[in-house]
Amino acid sequence: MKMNDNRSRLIEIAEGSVQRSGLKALSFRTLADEVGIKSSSVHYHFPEKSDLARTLIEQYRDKLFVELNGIATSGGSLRTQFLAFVDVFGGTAQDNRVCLLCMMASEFAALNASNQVLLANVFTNLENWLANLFDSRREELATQLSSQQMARLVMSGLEGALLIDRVMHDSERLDTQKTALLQLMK
Amino acid sequence: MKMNDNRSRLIEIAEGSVQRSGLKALSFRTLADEVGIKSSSVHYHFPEKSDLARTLIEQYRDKLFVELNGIATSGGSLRTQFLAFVDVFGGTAQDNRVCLLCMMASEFAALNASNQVLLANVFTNLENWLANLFDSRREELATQLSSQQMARLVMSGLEGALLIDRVMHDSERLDTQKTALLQLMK
DNA sequence: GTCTATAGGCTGATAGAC
DNA sequence: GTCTATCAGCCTATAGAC
Repeated sequence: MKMNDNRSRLIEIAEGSVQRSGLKALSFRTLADEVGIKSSSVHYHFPEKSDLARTLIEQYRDKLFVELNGIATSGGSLRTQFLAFVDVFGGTAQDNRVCLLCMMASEFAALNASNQVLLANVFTNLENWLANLFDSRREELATQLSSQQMARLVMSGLEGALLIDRVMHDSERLDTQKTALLQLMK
Repeated sequence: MKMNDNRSRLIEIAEGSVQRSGLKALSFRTLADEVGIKSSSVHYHFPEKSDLARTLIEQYRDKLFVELNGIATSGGSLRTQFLAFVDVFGGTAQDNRVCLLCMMASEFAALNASNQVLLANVFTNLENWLANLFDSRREELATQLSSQQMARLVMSGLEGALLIDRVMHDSERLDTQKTALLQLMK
């Protein structure tokens, strides 16, 4: 398993670039330059830009769920697992990055049909993970909201918070979302 | 006052385009075509693209605050004014649009320094409007959160909800944010 | 897998006529 | 204010050599 081959490096660099500036702002040339190859070689790995987009979404999803499965397996209280979930998202949003899914969502109109469906499915998967967490520990919930409502509340709150916090050069909104949502848990 | 002059039409069409696809995806040529003039004429009104971006943010801000000032003036309960605030934001997000500020935030890295500051100031203004509302009716708040925390919670929750709801082709997250936030008010 | 070379199109921006 | 004409640069994508 070669972790440092060019394909992996392309994905890694493209991921950071999309999280900072979006897919539209990323060119095959710039991407190639940063890896030290030519743009035509990038097309060998990703024939069209939509192929790169699909790969980025899939890999981001897979990386997230590796961590989320770890959280679910190790158990812990609802509050503990919720905070771990928040850390997974906040962790991908350092250095002027926001969540890759959020950037893709903002460029939704430019995605082809299959990538639009893929992106929607990832959001569904994440909300389902959260809903399952809230369901399995309903006795630790201190709210009338359903597990699914809680899941949607968390996802939308986190994505919006990361987006605005980057503009404001602080983390006040992410901190506030954490505080507010914790008050819905025992 | 000419409401239909080309400058106004350019702004109106550009606003919708940015809310759907972002600033980067909007070209002077496409914009000119939709108004029925040439791209060089667009440059007469907005010498550089950053001038267009600044105008769009300022006009969007001004339109929002016309409505928000109306809400504040007519008074009403906290819940009433909060729901009116949500409607102002939700109202700008029909037909595959999201909030223009949210799109600008997602393209933050591509904005020049002064537009970055302008955008941050608009978010601050909106949070301050909300914080003032919560302050002036603190007795109707049913939470330990401060007025400023409530303001940040609302803004980030709404922006994230609109963004993800567009991907999911529903309005579940906006509805859930409304429901959840209302439970923090008497 | 990577390269050179290139096609064909779009982009922001400008000069100068009217 | 709008036009024609144009520029230099960037973009995605492909053909074909190695």
